[in-house]
Amino acid sequence: MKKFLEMLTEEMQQAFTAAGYDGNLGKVMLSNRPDLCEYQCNGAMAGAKLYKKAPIMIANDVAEKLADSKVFSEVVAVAPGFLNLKVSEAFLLTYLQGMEANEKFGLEKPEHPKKIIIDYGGPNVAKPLHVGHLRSAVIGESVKRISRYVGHEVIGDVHLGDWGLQMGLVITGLQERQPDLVYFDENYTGEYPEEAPFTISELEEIYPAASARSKEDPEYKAKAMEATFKLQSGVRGYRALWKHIINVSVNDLKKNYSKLNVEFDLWKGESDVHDIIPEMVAYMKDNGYAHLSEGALVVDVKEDTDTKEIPPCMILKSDGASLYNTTDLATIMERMKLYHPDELIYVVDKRQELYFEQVFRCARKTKLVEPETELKFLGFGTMNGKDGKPFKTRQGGVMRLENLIKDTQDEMYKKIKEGRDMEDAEAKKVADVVAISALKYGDLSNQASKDYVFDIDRFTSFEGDTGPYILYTIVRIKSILNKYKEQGGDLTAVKLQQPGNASEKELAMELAQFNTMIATAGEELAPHKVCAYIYDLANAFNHFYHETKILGEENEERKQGLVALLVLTRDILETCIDMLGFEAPEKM
RNA sequence: GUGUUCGUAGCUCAGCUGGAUAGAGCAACGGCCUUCUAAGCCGUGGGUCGGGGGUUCGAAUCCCUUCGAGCACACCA
Repeated sequence: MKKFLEMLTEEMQQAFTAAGYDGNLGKVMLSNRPDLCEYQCNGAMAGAKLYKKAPIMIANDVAEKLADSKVFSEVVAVAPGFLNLKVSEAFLLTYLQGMEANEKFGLEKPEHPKKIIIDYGGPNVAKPLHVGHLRSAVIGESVKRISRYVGHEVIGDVHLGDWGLQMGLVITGLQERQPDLVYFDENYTGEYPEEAPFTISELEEIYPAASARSKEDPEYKAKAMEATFKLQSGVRGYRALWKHIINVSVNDLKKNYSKLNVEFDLWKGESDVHDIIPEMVAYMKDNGYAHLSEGALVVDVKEDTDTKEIPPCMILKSDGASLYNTTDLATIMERMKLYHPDELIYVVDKRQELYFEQVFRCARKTKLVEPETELKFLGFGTMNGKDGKPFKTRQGGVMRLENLIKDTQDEMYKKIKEGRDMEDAEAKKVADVVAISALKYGDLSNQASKDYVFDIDRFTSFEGDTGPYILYTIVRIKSILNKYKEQGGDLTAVKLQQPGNASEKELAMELAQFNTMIATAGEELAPHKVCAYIYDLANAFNHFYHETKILGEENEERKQGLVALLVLTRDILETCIDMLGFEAPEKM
């Protein structure tokens, strides 16, 4: 099914052609003067110069051709040359019926569905998630869901930081606390226990302590480096311990991500590519891509068109050790080999943009990817506190993600208890669901690339452009539909009718926008466009709701038409919030 | 220093591939519940779109310049 605006545009283009003008001038868009018209076309003004003719004359010619249009019920040419349009209600009804009848509301499948790997998350093993991980998870998850909905095959990878010195530090810290563990006994040849000798909270204590100490105590640091080396060279006990660390961490990470409805298809990490690094480095050397510069192995990635100095991409440090670039490039190599993706998307802090530019260029130059493979950097801004500076706890430390979620849930619980008579257990359950919407909507409704201010009071408000307001609207619709069923109505039997009043038509037109919106959001990787849309849609619904009696409507056919409109509105709203990664309760 | 992003109402943000009178929300003020969830709806006030120049019939949007803020600039990730 074509998009609504496309159909309007086609009708307009035919009129331009019929009137003897270039059809391409007939682009129809939403009106920016809703008091004057529903849609508009400004092509006559663009054509004025081309045809050396007053724009109003062109507009008049075109309007004439649309006098008996089945698509537009009103076409008015206005000075200096606007074409003000109203859509025919019969046509609108036909379109909505098409949406209702088709899968995904008639959204067309992409011509060339892509296989996309999206890299978001990036947590480190043995370290708790903190607020810095929120945006990557929330935005990445939404982009993944939107791209899937649009019709692409999408693989989400958490890409763990599970290798390197940090692991050596944990192991050293652990050895200090429990020196008698079998893992440290080099003569031990038996099976290692299945149970990890530590809990997640111990792990979270060990790492920062060890990390701090290594900065002051060179001897300690040397020990950690040795442990890192032993781990990387495959010492049995160290490997077994490392596996425990990963398992304990990953279980905890999964628990926390699932609170945010964030799921990954792959739990790969830096360690997965460790073994292929030598091969990759050799490849880069043998093909003449890499050369030595100040002792380090680098690949030049400068281009003539650059407006600034772009440093070479470093593959190996001057001491021969690998670094972040190395694993990222090796990961690209591995992903190409295992999955052959058409596109790789990195959802990362925008401060890493230059770095990724280097990596992408290097991957292209060294032909790790095919020329047509798309490499996209989706950089996000910082979450700030009300003071406009990066968000901190009251004590000035980094806030754990867990606590941020907990605080939001507590706040929401308080609000629900204030405003509603609900039992504690149910209020708690509802609060948890609504809090996630508050948190995610608050984040996603901003453009990803911009910094934003985290304001718990604003985000958890039921008023205005917030997650809870959206959910409230959905719950309201559900409530009416439930009542309709209680009264013996059958939701599967209702049929849409032509809109009977202005607010109903506006709601219908908003619904018709769905396909255009979702296609744009998908192309631009822009969840905030989904937010803006459902906010408009929720407003259109609430306006309609106040003007229209639904269950009290006496004409049975019309009543069913209204119910059918509600069903479609609910379905589209729920589809959208699912793409944003949250859900609506039954009551609130 | 170089590059880059940004500057829109008191606050938080949309709008930016050029179109008519620049939009929301919050906050302020005023209305609307014996009727489907009033956590809602309707209305009022609030703006040199940082400043200046240019392109254009037409600029918040494109170009230049200037002021201000953030960020990044090879052996960290």
